[in-house]
Amino acid sequence: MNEIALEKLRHDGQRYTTGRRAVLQTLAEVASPVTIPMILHRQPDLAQSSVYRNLAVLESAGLVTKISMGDEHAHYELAEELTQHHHHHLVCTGCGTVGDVTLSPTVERALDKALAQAAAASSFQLHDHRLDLLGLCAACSDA
Amino acid sequence: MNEIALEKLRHDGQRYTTGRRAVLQTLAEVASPVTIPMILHRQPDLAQSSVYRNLAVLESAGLVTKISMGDEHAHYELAEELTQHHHHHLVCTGCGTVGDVTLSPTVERALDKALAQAAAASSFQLHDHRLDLLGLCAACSDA
DNA sequence: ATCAAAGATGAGACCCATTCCCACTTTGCA
DNA sequence: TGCAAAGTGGGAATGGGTCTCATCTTTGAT
Repeated sequence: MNEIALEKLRHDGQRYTTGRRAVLQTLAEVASPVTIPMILHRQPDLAQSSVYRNLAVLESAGLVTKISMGDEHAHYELAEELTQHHHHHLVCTGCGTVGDVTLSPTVERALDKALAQAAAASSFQLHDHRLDLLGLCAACSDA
Repeated sequence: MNEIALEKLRHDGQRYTTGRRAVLQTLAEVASPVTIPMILHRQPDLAQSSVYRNLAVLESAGLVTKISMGDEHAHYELAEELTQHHHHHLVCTGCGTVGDVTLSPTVERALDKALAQAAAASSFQLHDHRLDLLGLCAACSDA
């Protein structure tokens, strides 16, 4: 992971500093999308402003993905290029937690193709897509 | 539209007031997702706080859908129940505008099925999904 | 139709996630 | 090792969105 991170940051003219390493490390450990308060909770020695700044840098270097859901805090996770694992999100409308899900490669391929066609039909230059499943997580639907 | 709106609001114990009617009217006229500043621009006699409040009411009555994209203003549009038109969103990362796209019914069905399975596998109670295409709109990709 | 209670409105104060500022520290190249 | 460029931290500032509260509307019972 560190090699890829170094390379991508370099490519963006950025350094791979201790703080950035710590943030990536935390995201790797937690392995599901987390908010900045959660990161700060796990790494109390990091400054809030630096975490915000570094997540923005890491995001624009393509190392981190930001998941913003309107209200409350945005969630962050390692970009797929680091995890090698294409997935989508389970967003619990009850407690706000975000989890990952995977669809079958067949469905993914069909979806990609359909999206490419739809974008072309609207003269839209497609870069990426976002698919979220909204509902209640196991804990919230029990309650 | 007004009959459905009245019914849904009643069902929620809410009234169908002039302000709420004006907001729905604007959303119907514009026909693509708009921000609150845009609504206020078109209807300068509405109070900002009332528009925010009423959009929240209309959303929880299932008449309006909120599209939040992290930064900047959230976008709002008529819910699919009013438009009878299932669709997804083209989000321009350049200028922030949001448009609608439709996928073929075949793809939609396959997707629904796949999502239902994936949710079940995670013990997630699926209520809805959100599919956004990210990229550049025609205007931004020319520039 | 009338009135009182419940609900809606509007203007501005307020909140809070995120960004900005800037003095200070760290890094990387010569 | 030295210095310019980049990063850091803490707190102030920003700004979308929410809350408050006094005032207006609507509703339903008489």
